[in-house]
Amino acid sequence: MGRITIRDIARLSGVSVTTVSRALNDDPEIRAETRERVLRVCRETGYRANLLARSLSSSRSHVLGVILPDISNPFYAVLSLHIESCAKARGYQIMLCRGHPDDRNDNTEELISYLIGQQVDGILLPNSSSRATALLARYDRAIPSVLIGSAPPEDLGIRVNSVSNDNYMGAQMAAEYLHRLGHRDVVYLGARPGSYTHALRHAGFLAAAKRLRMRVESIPSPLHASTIAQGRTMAAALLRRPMTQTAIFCAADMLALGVMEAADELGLDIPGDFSLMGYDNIDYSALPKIRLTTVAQPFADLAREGVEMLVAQIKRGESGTYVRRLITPTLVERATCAPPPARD
Amino acid sequence: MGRITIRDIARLSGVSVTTVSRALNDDPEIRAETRERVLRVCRETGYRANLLARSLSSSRSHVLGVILPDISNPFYAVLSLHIESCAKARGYQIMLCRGHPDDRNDNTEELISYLIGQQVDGILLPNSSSRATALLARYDRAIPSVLIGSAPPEDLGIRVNSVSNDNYMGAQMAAEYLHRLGHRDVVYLGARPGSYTHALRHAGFLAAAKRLRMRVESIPSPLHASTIAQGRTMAAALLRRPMTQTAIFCAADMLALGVMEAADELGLDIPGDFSLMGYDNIDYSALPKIRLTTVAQPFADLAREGVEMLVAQIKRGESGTYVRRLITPTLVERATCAPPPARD
DNA sequence: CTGAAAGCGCTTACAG
DNA sequence: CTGAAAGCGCTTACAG
Repeated sequence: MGRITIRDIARLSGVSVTTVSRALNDDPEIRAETRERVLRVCRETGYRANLLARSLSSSRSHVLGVILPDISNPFYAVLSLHIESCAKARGYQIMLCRGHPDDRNDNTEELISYLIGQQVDGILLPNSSSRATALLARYDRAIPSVLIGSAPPEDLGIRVNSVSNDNYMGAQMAAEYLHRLGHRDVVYLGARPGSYTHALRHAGFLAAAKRLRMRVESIPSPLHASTIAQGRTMAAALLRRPMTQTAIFCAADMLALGVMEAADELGLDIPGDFSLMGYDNIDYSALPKIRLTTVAQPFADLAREGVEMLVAQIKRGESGTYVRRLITPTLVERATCAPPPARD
Repeated sequence: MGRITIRDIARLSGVSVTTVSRALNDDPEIRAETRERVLRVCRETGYRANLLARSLSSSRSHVLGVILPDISNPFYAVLSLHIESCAKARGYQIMLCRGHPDDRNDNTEELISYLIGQQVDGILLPNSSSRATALLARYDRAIPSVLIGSAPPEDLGIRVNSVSNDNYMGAQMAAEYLHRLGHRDVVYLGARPGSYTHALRHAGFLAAAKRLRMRVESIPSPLHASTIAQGRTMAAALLRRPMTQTAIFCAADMLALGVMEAADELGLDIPGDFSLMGYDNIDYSALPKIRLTTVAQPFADLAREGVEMLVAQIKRGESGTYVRRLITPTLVERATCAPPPARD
């Protein structure tokens, strides 16, 4: 191409490349007229700095890596767009990677390594698995990072920064809400193995239920991702036999949507035959007809705080201190919960 | 940090940096034993190449830029994840940017410029606006690019590569389908100004309707993005007055969801009171209770073909030829269409 | 098969 | 306020 470089600009405006660089970077140590002249030449020639070269020599790339664990959950897609917005506002660009959530070929480590090689200034990891969390702690010295949407239990002392909604509290709120409606016998559907988020939700729900003297049957998920199909399968098995419970709490909205599907197929009415509740408040849940009652994750807040935390860490350099930020969740009442049906 | 570099590896393994570079890049011009020795040292030291430096000197970054126009439409979120997968499979990484769809502060050009500065090897643009399309044509010499999900009308002779579903045909299929069900008087809701995609859909629908002697009232959208809220607003106005039509075709699924919401609020039944049809087949549309009949955009195909087209163009260098790939759409029958209600 | 040297396009002490 | 020079960490002809 013969792309135009800083050297060309220097020649054209009769100064050194050093001066051009200063003009381009708003360096105060330059005479205003000189700056103007240089910038005019840049404009006239359509000069565009090579950001790679800039990053290489300044050892700051102003790009943030994001590793998404799952393609099917809209949770992550939307979160990544929020992250992009916030990063942009702080002067950073996003490099988006997709990891495999499944156990065997987990490529998270490979991606972290790639991003470091790509010289990103920091990594944002929306992932609640204990393995991903441990990984981040292990790469802590190599690159600033923030876990987003999940926080490892405090007493584990894992050295990572995190911002998440308070899953323990949110699940308690859910149990209390169902209790208030009159439910005393409920099922907790789809706790995922190896996920801190799910462990906290489950524990919070059980603790509140115990305190309120509710009975809860827990049906864990065998998978490491929450999908509609999985919810449908689990619900089909559950609903086929006579159910003693009057409400189903799902560990994730996606599962609840699967439960809805199964209920539809069996001709069951929600909340007429049983109440249904989810967790996350993904976009789907607010849709007409769906109107799922759920506990909301504050996506925009998670993204914003995650980015801010990461940027602060980048600017400050190594520090050895970690922040674990918890955001209070909100219960979103919609149309899938009601008092339990009268039993005959 | 004192990050370890290729020079350290050279010293440690007793060869030159040239040789290390060869070992790292699978250059055949190196003795097998030498390569092994070097690679072993790399492994032992945990060496990780600086990809920025590599890109700078080889003038190939192996990253693709993607500029998303809209945050609220899940269409784009999902598409971007598909793009990421396909790119990865071809050895490319994604840099994700978000543009503003609104007219006044359109930042698409700024983002294209940024991405070029970032030395991406190519740009993927999921955007159907005529302005964005013209922009891509203008930057054609500066960077390989592909328009995705939209194709400018052929006779305009715009010099861009594109892969899209055949919007003209898809809309015809929709009109024919409604005709087959018995509808003769329908509304076309939400054609967007300045969008090639919408222009083609509208033209296709009208052409088929004319051929089939159907009456159609067109209610265009004033906005440049299709949102649920917008659909709801338009439908509320439409449904409040007695409607002569028996079906509503929406130019985008998001609008159809808004129509559903408005219908719900007014106590109208779909398809009992009127039939409803969308276009896109976003994830929302397949949900239980929603089950929107629509024309499907093949997201995975669009992403795959878009990436392949772009990579081919990158490998081949400048060529001056453009490809305009059209994918045949599919009609997805679900639960929102039925024969028109008997009139009294 | 291997290496010395130039170069990718910037930034950044350092000297003036 | 300005510039010459070294350097960021690689790749790539070119010579041997």
